[in-house]
Amino acid sequence: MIEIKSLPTNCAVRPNEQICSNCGARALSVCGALGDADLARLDGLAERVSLPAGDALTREGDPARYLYNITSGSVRVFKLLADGRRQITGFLFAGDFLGLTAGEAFAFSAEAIEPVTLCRFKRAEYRSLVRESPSLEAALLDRANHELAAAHNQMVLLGRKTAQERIATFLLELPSKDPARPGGENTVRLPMSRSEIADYLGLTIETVSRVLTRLKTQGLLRLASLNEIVVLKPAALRRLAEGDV
Amino acid sequence: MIEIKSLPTNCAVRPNEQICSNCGARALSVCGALGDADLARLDGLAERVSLPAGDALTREGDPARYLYNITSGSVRVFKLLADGRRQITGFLFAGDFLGLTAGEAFAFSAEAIEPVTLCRFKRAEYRSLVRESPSLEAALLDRANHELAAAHNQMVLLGRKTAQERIATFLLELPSKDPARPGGENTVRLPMSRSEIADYLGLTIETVSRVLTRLKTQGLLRLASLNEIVVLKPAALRRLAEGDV
DNA sequence: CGCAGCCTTGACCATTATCAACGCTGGTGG
DNA sequence: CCACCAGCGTTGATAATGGTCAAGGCTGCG
Repeated sequence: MIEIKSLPTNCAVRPNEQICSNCGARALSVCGALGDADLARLDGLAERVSLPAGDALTREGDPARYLYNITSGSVRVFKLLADGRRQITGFLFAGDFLGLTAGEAFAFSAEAIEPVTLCRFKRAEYRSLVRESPSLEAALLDRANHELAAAHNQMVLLGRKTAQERIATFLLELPSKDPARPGGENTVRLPMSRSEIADYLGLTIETVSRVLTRLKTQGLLRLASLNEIVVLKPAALRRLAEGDV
Repeated sequence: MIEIKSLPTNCAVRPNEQICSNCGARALSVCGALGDADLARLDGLAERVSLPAGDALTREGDPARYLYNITSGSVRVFKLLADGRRQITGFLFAGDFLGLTAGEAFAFSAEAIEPVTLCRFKRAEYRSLVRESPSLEAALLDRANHELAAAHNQMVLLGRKTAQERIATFLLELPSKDPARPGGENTVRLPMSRSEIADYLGLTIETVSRVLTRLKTQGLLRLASLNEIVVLKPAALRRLAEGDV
């Protein structure tokens, strides 16, 4: 049974934002003006799943049988080199999709960071629905293009920014991706460990820790707890992030 | 007037590969099984343009009036930080598209590396054609997903690979993107300067130069000229690229 | 032939990684 | 209820990869 409702008040609220309580189709309803008929049909294919922290959604090289739509929690998406070096290519939160880019096999692994709830679609079924629904396809294209733009920004970060600029950028952008917001306007929730932040930013855990300490010492932020940071001077942090000297 | 023909013999030939001599619509005909009707209509919107080396196709922030389809030559796509640091997010060659990811404004700059010929489409016209042609839209989605996968690989390179691994990866992948092939199987054409290679790989020109010299000294490759490299030991290079210790 | 631009090579330096020790924190079991 | 332990995070000392600065060489063009 499909049911569209507003996001709970502790979530990011953006214009026209709706979430399907069953399959978390926020992404589609946002960017595609998806009709009720499409939403209902999509909903019919969905299968709800819960995963504990640490469990894998996909593994690099596995046949891509399912696509996923995250309903709650957070997920790390990454690729590994032969010797175990890891690059986290993105974090996913409620409303995000996983698997759209996959061909026959996944080119990446994905694991739950926190306990996660999601909707699972058989890839073949999903694809045939997409093929019949132009508005859905347009929405997916739009979404892919946004992800591509984000990927290009991440290349700038990884290729040309200093450690401090990477951390500043990360702290400023994370909240806009994660609809689960803690207390205040400038509070950043960090569901991921230091090691995951490091592997996302192309750094080591020690460097992440040191830079956070330095930013704290400079009065730009406060470490409310290990997993919660309060940005005290957003403007200054933004200047750091962009390398405005 | 539309005319579909095989790629010239000095180009990469892949299964089913065709190129529209007027608009270079290789990409679309390859991945989308685009019908003649769509191709013809696409062709009707195209406007041929030639650019000398160094000229800009787009600038970051400019309104996105046109989309481009490269017919010959090569293009650098990049983003800049405030202080001038540059990250090249990709090189484009014959058959590649530019501007699909753009919203109202370009989020990147693009400049000709060599003299370039291209087809230009008014973005609004192109979009309305896409909206009416499901097969075209599907082809674009497919293409966007491939680019996204490539972007993730580049994140691994930028975030976690050593200078030597980056160069090795670059030399192995470049020929598969560039249909203009020089002499032999293992010859890599480098239309771009050392500075552009550096900005693509997140390195400096000195490091690029030193690593190439080292690989030459180790007998893995030969610098036929400044812009042409012969890979002597592809297998060894591949091992380096993947960090197989 | 000479100049400009790019590339290479060398010497030195700095940022970040590595290695190591310590501390905090949350959970468990005595 | 407290103590201990495991795991993660922080801090410090040292090392190394790659960057910076500088000089010299090659190449193509006027």
